[in-house]
Order: sequence, then C-alpha cells, then structure tokens
Amino acid sequence: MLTERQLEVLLSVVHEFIERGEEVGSRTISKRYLKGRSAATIRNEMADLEDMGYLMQPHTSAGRVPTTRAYRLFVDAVLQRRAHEDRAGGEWTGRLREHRDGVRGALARASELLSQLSNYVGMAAVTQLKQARLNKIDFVRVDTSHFLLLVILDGGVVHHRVINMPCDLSQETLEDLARKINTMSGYEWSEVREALQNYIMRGLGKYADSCRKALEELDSILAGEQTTLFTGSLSNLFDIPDFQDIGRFRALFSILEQEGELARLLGQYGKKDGLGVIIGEENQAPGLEGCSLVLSSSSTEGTRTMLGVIGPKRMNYERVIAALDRVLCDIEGLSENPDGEGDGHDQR
Amino acid sequence: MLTERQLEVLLSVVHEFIERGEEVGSRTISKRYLKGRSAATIRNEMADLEDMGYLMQPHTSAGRVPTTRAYRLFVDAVLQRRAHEDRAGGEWTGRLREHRDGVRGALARASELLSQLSNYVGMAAVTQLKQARLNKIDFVRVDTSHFLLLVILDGGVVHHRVINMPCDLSQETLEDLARKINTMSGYEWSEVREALQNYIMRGLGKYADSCRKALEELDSILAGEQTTLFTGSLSNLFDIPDFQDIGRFRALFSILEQEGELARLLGQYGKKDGLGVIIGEENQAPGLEGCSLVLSSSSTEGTRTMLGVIGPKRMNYERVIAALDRVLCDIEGLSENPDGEGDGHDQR
DNA sequence: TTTAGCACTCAATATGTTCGAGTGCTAATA
DNA sequence: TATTAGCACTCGAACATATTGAGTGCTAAA
Repeated sequence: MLTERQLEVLLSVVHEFIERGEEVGSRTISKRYLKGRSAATIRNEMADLEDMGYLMQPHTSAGRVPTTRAYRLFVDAVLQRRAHEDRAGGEWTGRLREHRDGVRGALARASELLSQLSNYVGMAAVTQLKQARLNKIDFVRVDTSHFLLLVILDGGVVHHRVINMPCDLSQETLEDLARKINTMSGYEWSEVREALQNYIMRGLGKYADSCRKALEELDSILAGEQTTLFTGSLSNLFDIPDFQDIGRFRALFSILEQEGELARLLGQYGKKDGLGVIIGEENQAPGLEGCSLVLSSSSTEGTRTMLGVIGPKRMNYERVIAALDRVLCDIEGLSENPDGEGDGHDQR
Repeated sequence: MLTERQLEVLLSVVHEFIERGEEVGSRTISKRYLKGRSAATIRNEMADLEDMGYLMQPHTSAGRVPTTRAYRLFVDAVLQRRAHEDRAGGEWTGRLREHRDGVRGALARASELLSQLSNYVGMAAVTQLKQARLNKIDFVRVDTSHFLLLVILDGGVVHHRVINMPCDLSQETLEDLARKINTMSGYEWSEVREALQNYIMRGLGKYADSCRKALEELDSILAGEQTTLFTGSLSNLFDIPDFQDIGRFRALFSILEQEGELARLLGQYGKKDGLGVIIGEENQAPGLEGCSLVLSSSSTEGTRTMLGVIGPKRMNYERVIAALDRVLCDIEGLSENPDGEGDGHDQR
C-alpha cells in the first residue's frame, strides 16, 4: 500500500510536527530527513500521501500536517518497537497495596509522577469490577448516635462512612455483626448480603431498621463499577502551545474536572489489559478531539488498575510511553524515593 | 474626608465596574446614577477621587477604574449593611459531622455548592489546630503482614493508614492496645503518647520496633496544623472575562492546584472567626493580586472550619456574601436535598 | 457651583502593503 | 521512467497607516 519511501516521508513529517508543532514543508524533510532527495520529490510524495488521507493542508501554500491516520501509523510503529524489548510486564498491581498510605496514596503519587515525567497530565485509577469481594469489615462507635462503617476490599481499597444510628446497639452486638460478616470474607457480596439479612432478621429483629441503613451503605460501596480516580498536576498544560487558546484548554479541563466523565472514558478504553493509545477523534468524547490518551491497564482479582497520560494529539508519544513504563517498573519504589532523578524534563 | 456626593460617585463607579467590567466614564454615571448632575460635574469629582487614590485611569482618555482602596470602601459598606441584618451565626460547625459521608463529604459538597451559587470558585476546609484530640482509635488486620490504623478525631475527622508490620502481633494484642489508647480519649495527644510509650515498653517490649511505626503515623496525623481542603468546580472561571487571558488564569489556577499554598493562605486569613474579605493586593501571595477572597471562619474544640470563595477582584461581592450566608444556613440540609432550588444562576 | 463646548488623547478597528514559506506544474535531465 | 530545477502563484503573518469614537481636561459662560 505505502512504498518504503512514502512511509519514510510520512514518519518524518509526524516526527517533525511533534517536535516543532508547525506545518512541515517539503524543504524541511528534504534537508533534515531524506537528505538524498530534493524538495520537489518530497513534494510529490506528500501530494500522494495527502490523497491517501495521511496528510492534510490547513490551507494552500502551507506545509502539511499529519492526520489521525498518520498518527496511528506512527504510534503503532512505536508500540511495535516497544514490544520487541523485554517488558517488565505483569504483576505490578499487587505492589500498590503496600504503599504506606494505601492504594489511594499510591495512586495519587503515581498520577503526579506521571504528570512530571511526561510533561502532560497523569492519571491513575482503580475500578472495582462487579465481582468486588469483601476482605474485612468493621464497625467503630464514634459517639452515642454515630458509628463508622469501615470496609476493606480484596485488593486493599479502603472505604469508610459515618452512619447516624439513633438507637443504641451495644458495642458487642456490632462486634458480633462484624465477626459474622468477616467469616464470609472472600465470598461474593450478593451471597454475604443474603446471609446477613437472614442473620439480622433472626437475631436483631428490632434493630432491622437501623441495620438497613448500614446495608444500603454497603451496597453503595460494593455495587457496580466504581472508580477511584486521581489526576496529577495540570500545570504542564499551560506550557503546551496547543492549549494556549482558552477554548481548547477549557475543553480538556472540564473533562478532567468531572470525575464521572473521565472514569467513563477510562472504563471504556481500559477493558483490555496492556498498553494502548487512543488518538484524537478515535475517542468520541466531545471536546477531546484534539487530545490523545495513553493508557496502561491491568486487571486482577476483581479490580482493574489503570495508569494513563492525557495530552495533545501532537504529544511526544515516545516520551509518554517511556514515562509510563518507568512508573510501572518503579511502582514498588514509590514509598521509598519521593521522586526520580528528574530526567525527561528537557522539552521546551 | 469624602463628601456625600463623592462617596455616591465612588460607589456608583465600583458598582458599575463590577457589573460591566469596563472602564466607567463620567457620562455613564451622570446618566445612570446621579441623574441630576451633568457629566462635567461628575468629571470633576472623579478627578478629585483619583487624586485621593480611589480611582485610576488605565490611560488618558479612558474611563476610571476603582483601586483596591475603593473596593475596600465598597465592601465595608456591604459588610456593614449585612451586620445590621439578623445573622444566623454560631454553631454551624457541629452539623458537618452529621453528614452521611462524614466531614470530608460535607466539605466537598459545600465547596461545590459555593462554586455554583457564587459563579466563582468555592472552597471548604477544616484545619485541625495544634490541640487536636483523639476521639477513638482502632487497628484492623488486613492480611498477615498489614493492618489498618484508624483514627477518629474529636470533631469527626477520620484518618486511616495502612501499616506494614511483618511481625505477628496477635489480634488480641492489637485490641488491647487500642483499648488502652481509647480509655484516654479526650486527652492531649502528647499525654497519650507518653502513657502509650510506657505501656509499650512494659508489656510489648519485643514488638517495640513495629509499634514505633504506628506511633510515627499517629504523630504525623495528629501533629501540627493540618488542613483538609476541598475546592469546588473551577469551570466558572472560564466565563469570567478577567480570566480569558491564559496568563491570569494560570496564576490563579496554580495556587488552587497546590493545596499547600492554598492552605497556608486560608490559615493566614482564617484566624479570626466570622466573615472577612481580602481584596487584591491586600493579600500578598504572588499571582493573586487580581483576586479577592471571601472567607468565613469558625473555630470550635480544636478545629477551625472555613468556607470561602475566590474570584476576581472585580467580583460581585454582594452575591458571594449572600451565597456564603446561604450555605452557612443550609449546612444542616446538605445531607437531604442534593442541591438548592437553583437560583443565583442568572449571571451572564 | 454647575454646565456647555471644544480641543485633545488614545485604544480599538479597519485597510492596505510587503514578505516569505510553501505549493503545483512544467520542462529539462539522468 | 524517475528525478529535479525553475517559475508563477497562493495565502497567512507581520507591519504600517488611516479612521473612529469614547472619554478626558480645561475654559468660559450661566
């Protein structure tokens, strides 16, 4: 389909455009990349590439700009090269729970680190899939009318809720209840729930009303796909020419601000494990046409963990992928060294 | 110092400038505010007001713009009017802990609500003052080598940390330890700490090393002034003309993004209880010269709770103060109705 | 003390000109 | 047949130059 040379020209254009951010002309390619060929030759190739939908001109007499299709080709080439190297791969998810501030802390750190290494915006998320399992539960009395419901999920995610329960269940009753639930740790929540309901009906009939509240909370914690999401520093965006226009900035920002929208996006693209890149309009969220998303996903035991970077379509994919790989490898070190030695800050 | 009429002109200028955001000329004031007087008269008054430092001209042949001094006068007038009304005032802090998601949830909601009502950026924070007291503590085993340290402070703030403890303290020992600490609930942490250390030395000598970790965590939770901070939606900023310039936007944004900086700011200005307004350069944080901060602060039992709104110097102070008052009153209703009936969204 | 009138200032807007990077096409060349 | 040099052409960016209009300060009259 594409001749050897066309491919060469195309990748050069993409590379050059990513570096400089300006339309690239035939002369530039002739001088910097295919030094043997003249500008006119390149020009002909470019015209063909435009016909094939890989390049476009913002206006006559301007240089060429890569289309999403061209980025796709470029990124796939990068990914393929990466696949040949030895990937660390595998079981990084488990390490997260060893972080001193728990999974949340680890994610927060990872997202921040990703922002810094990539110079774009890092993200980190866990979503607990439908089949989330309880590890442990506990009730802690706060004062006469409140107690705290503490839930630890398999995978190390911790939730807590304060529940207002005006009646006076004794501490022992609560402990009993907790013990009862904990013996069933590892079961599906639906099973636990059923057993629990029976137990309450039998032994705690008069407190049923209060217990229902707690059950509802548990339901809301355990039910459905819930995503805990962290976004690293956004301040890099200000230095990116593509976002100097407040309109573009706004589009990206408002997506990053609404966790729900972002979670939906990650949920959609993180389904298959491993590293993937979604370029520009390939992703149909409105306002994200000019952005790309690099996403690494890993599912284990009912949770899916995702690390990602979002930035302009014209992002330095190689750097971003390297940053992700690095964070994936270093994830165990997160609790020790606060930040890396600070490479990868060379751009602009 | 200021004649009646000068005051009238000045307040008119401020009012007009807040509404329209453009330099206001003598003709406008003559036509819209002091209808009896001609533009020339107003012009003379304005010249005097400029000499006195209340107004300034961006350039010759432009209208006048209020200085910080003028805003001060204007805001003080608003605050004084407010003081005459019956303030609800008082003990709103207590209500926060009744929120179903605890203090954190209540703060998150409040900050968001403030953003929506004010059309600027809402903030909500609790800082636990030096004399924070323990309400309750608990240890929950997560797996063989980890347990969760759960801390509830007087005031309802909940912290939890996962601690890696490779040795095998039995569940009973941990419960003993927790019970020991809980008997001292309400004491100063320094006292508890000392008693605790003795207890560990006597009874748990061989686990001392592991216990030290837990103690350190407790120290880090309880020591010093720590601020938990929430920021409401920032998307209103995009519609404010003052922030259309990406530079100005960036200045405010980077402060809002670094929690530390923001916490420092709130700490500095929230010291005295009640409602205060900090206008433009009155606050010396770099980058915030063009912004104002409306802050309501309330201290009780070792915690200080603050609600605030940050926006451009040229903000609608009346609306913001009303929004704050409303949230202060409604704070008890937060757990019931998801959002207000939606007034106050009329601007632009 | 107030106001009408007038000359003056200056940002914003519109209009015109130049400049240069880049293209497409054609004809000469290897 | 593939490549290249040459040339006319296009069009945005950058700069210079009017034009407009809102607003001022000052002065002299009411």
